[in-house]
Amino acid sequence: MKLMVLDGNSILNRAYHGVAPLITKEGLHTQAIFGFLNTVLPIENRQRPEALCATFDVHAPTFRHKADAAYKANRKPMPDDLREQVPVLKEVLDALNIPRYELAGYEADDLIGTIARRCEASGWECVIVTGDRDILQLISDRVTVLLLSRAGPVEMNPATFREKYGFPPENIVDLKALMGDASDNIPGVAGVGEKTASALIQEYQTIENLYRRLPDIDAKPGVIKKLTAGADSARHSYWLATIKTDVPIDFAPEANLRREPGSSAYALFQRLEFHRLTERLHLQAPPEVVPDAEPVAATGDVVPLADIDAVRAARERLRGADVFASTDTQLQLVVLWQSGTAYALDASAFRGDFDAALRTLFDGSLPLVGHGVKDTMRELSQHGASPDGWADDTMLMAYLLDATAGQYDLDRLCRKYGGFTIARAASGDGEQLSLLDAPATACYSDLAAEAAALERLRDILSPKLRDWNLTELYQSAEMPLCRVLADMEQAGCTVDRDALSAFGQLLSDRIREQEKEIYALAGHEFNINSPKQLGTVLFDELQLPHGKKTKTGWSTNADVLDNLRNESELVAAVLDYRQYTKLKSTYADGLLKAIGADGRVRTSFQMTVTATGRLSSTEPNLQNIPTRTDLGSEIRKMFLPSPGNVLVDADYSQIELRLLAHMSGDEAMQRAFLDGTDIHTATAAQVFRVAPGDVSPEMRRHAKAVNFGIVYGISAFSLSRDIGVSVADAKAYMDGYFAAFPGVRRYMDSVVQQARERGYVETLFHRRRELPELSSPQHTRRAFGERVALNMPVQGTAADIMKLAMCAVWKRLRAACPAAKLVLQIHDELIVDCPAEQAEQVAEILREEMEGVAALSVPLTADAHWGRNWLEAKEGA
DNA sequence: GTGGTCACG
DNA sequence: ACGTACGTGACCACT
Repeated sequence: MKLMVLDGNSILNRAYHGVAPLITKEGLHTQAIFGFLNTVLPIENRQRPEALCATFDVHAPTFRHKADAAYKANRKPMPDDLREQVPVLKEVLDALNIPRYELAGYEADDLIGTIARRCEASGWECVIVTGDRDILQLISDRVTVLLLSRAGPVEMNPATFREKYGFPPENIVDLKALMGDASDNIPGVAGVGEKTASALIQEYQTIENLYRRLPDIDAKPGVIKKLTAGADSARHSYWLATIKTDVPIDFAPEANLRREPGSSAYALFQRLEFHRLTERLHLQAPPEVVPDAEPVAATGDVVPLADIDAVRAARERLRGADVFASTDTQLQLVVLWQSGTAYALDASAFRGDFDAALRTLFDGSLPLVGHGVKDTMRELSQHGASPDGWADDTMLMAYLLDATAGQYDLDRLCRKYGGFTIARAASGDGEQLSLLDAPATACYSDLAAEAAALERLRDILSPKLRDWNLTELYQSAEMPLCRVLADMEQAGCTVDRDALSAFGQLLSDRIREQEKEIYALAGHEFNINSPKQLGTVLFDELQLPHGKKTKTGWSTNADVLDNLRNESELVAAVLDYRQYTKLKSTYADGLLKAIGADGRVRTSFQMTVTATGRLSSTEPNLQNIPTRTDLGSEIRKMFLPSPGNVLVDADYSQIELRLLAHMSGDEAMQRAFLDGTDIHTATAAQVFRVAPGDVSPEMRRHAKAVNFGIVYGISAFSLSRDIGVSVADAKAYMDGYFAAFPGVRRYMDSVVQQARERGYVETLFHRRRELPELSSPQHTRRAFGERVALNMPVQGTAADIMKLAMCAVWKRLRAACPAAKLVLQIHDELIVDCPAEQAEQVAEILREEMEGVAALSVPLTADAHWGRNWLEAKEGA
């Protein structure tokens, strides 16, 4: 019987230095673990030991491995990216069912010595895998060492050892007692090196024998003198160099018999991205059984609603308690579920006016619970039914509980939060039954099962919201906002098709001109839109100096190109070309494609996308319509009110900085806002220590960049790059800023500290963002987490406030100006389409409601204007 | 599908 | 010694 023992730290250390750096997507360094397995597995495969185990030093503060020359010389501490792999390697060994031995106060050498002697005593063979030559002293008839070297593992047994060293293995201790070992603090005999020591041991075997015969030994007088002087040191060194074989561990070779990898191995290897090893070890994903993932099916009756009388009866029966609603996408099939009974309204089976049935069932009187309520509301409205009455939306609940989850489909949430699955008959196994084969009743039961799952999920999520103080935000902002957004999406915004088309033509002409010029300057045609080809032209052919690199080549972004503007006409032409093609493809062409038959563009507002609580806008994105250049602003002229109407535009003034002033409690910053001074000018006055009247435009510009930087979680490097000053100057600006606004610095420090302690940050309204990045081993990721910690509470609170304001505005307009319709939201800006004669009143409503939604320690102000298109409305006509 | 670029707040 | 501002979405090229 044979046991193989792995010298964990030694093998890991060799592997770390022998393999090119490897890092997983999530930022875990893995090369040492990868190298470890690639060292050990082939050996294990050749040796086929019956038993296998590994040893480790316990938390040595510095790496004290003796064999590696580099470490011997100067004992560097273990690099961070190696240190972090040690616990993961142990996880790997555990997953592979390879026992580990480690004991505080003992080096791995001593554990290995003990294990080797215990094997001998039990009649086992022992094979030690290590890169550490000190271990060679353990070699015996039953103990061999596989010594790792560059050329591969070399087997050392008594015969091979003697051949190489000329004395038996146990005398290696005597050798060391004479020559010493700097890396292990073994002094040896001063003045005796490897050569002399080796010759002496070959002749006299042991130091005891040597010293017994000392005066008469065959050596130079100088050596004898040194040996005499170093006798005590030699004996002490002997003791130091001797590996202990009596460490108090509980060890029996039989306890280490080879076992199959455990069930966790597959997932761990996937995480480490060891795909080939996964195959070589035949690791399998454990069967997809979540212990408590019992399927939820609807129990009870399915009542088909075949005519309008049945619908009326159902509505009355459902009154009073929550109704869980599950629908298909087009609202052609609706199932309402309540305490064991499912009512199914099916367009294809209904006798009579289906929309009338929908209007009857959805009359706004039932307390409804759904998943993705905003979309359902819009569909209901389109069918003429009432979008009112919705009390809960499990999708929004889940978003508030984990804004970075990314996916909020019902099945996933049931599994994640409830450990159950939805039992579907028709499509449960992903099998697509033909429409003809699938009986309508099967679909009913699927939707009924979804509705039943909805109830369970809601009852799980609801208390979680309460635990995290999110109920208020959920009920007063997120839920009511569904209704507001459904209306906005349905309303859409008119876009001037002809003007947009003409603008597209103009751009086409300009693009053609730019192309011609660029090709002429380059001397040949190429795809200007390809960063790769453009890079070749600019940096290879024209030999322009390149700036930043990207993963695939040299960057050609606007930042880089701007710095090269004066180097070549081609660069300026490319920048113009880029502007024109962007406007043409994304805005002119993109928007034209989105204009409906009625001349309106309808975006979708996503409520569960951003990590901060903002909305996002898709298909088309109406939250990034150009405004920063004159040419881009042309697009805004094409966003029009309905006939006879105007667009009223209201935006918050500096909401994020006002929130920073409020949340940080910084008195100087609050005073600036209370005085009503321009905040960037006030900041410049403070930072540059001049009177507000003496602030130059450049000072204001720089101060503005500092203000933005502060909100984003600034670094001097990025600030300097943004405003084009030296890092030292940027640093000075920041120091000036923090000196002027000490409360801001205190706030920033405390936010980050609290985030580290709690693992999340939150807004004034308790919207939360989890921050696992803060405990990342990667500095870059951690720094990112810190910036997020600084930014999210501010950006997120602004988002909360805007959502509350939208609900308030919507309600107020509905009562006071029902002809006025909210049409767009762009984070800190709202746009209303209303009759021209109501413009002033609507502007006032917007301003009041937006300003009145939160009481801060500084004024929250909004400005409103109106005009005959978006551009005019923004500035005031 | 990923990466580069650029439009917005 | 590191790498560099927060949050989005669309379009294009390229694998």
